[in-house]
Amino acid sequence: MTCRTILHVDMNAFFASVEQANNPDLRGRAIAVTGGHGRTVITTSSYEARAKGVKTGMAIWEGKRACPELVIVVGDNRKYTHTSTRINEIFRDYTPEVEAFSIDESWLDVTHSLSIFGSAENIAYLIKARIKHLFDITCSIGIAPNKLLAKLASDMQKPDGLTVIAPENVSRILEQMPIKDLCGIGRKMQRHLNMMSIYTCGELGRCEETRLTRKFGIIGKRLKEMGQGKDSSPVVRFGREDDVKSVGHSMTLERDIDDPSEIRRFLLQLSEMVGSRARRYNVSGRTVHLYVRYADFFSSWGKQSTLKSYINRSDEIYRAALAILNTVELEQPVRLLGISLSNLKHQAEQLPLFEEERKKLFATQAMDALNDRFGRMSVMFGTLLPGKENAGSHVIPPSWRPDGVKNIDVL
DNA sequence: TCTGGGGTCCTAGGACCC
DNA sequence: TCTGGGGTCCTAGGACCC
Repeated sequence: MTCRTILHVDMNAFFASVEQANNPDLRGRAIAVTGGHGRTVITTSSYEARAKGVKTGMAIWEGKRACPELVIVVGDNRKYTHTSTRINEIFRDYTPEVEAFSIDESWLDVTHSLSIFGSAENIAYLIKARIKHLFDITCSIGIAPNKLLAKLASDMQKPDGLTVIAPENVSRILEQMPIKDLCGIGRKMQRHLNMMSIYTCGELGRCEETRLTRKFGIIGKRLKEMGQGKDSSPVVRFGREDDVKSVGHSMTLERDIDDPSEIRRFLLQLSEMVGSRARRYNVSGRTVHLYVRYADFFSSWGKQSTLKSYINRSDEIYRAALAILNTVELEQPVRLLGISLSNLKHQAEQLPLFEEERKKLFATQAMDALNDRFGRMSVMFGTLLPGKENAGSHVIPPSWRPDGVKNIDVL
């Protein structure tokens, strides 16, 4: 592959920055953005809060313990998705090759834009200036010959950073870089590598490939390349992503429950969330996965079942999930329930052969149409009607994308 | 006094078929 | 009757990312 120039743009403390930009009272203060309901966690905190030890994933009380003056802000997902979409539109003024990694991170392949805009640094300055001007928030940008290094570079200066890793500097920069800084090496992998006396990228890149493949299998080759700063994966632009592999939702309940009828009602609600999203994107699946986490938080199980035919109607998903649940004796009250649909295929429009199936399809379409107009869960199966549904997801999923099937309706 | 929610990829082992 | 190898499909679970 010829030499590429890749930008990685990482919005700084994205949700918190958006909140501070929209509310002058919050500027300069330690704030934490959370989901709405009782058992929520901090999804993002401002740099002022981070300085006091507030971290993503903390419960609210933990955040307050670390930083008593912490201001809790319930996240407004519409604001973030809207801002993210507009920011990604800005990126596309500089190259069509834009890949959104998450709601607040994107890669840009600007290899073929350099002659127009002068240099990658220039593009980065333009992007930073426009985002600052339009949204009053900052970002850190990394420039490098590939995605792995661009992401590494954007992490090196925060907030409001601009870091260039030029090809000739790669080995010097990686020599002392801790392996955990590489995207793809998590806690467990770090521990395994440390046990092999590998601590830095330099050491990883020099390690015998056979030593790595013996221990990690097929990943071994990739690990050595990562240590050397090699990465040939392309920037995959909007609309050219691989088809989605699964569609799922889960929810931590307001309180632990063990009443079977209550559990069934939440399963029905989840089935509707999964089914409506699958239908909206015209996919159906053959495998239904049920996930249960017990009250003690640590014990959980997941079971899947593969059906003979592809489904995406909520009642079919519900029936499959219930069948799985019925094979299990619950050991504790339930804290979290999750359902996902996988083994997906994109569905051609096709009317079912039998009258009964056609009626169900039309009923589902009518219900989806009403819910699209009046908001999710306006219309539901009778079992859910007493209005006891959980608050549902108030936390924006990082899998959210500005376009396509992953544009989850989080509102 | 607790610990969210959305994904992807990989491996291992068993069933089954040729 | 016993032995086998390769391939596919399925389930379960773990690691990783944001």
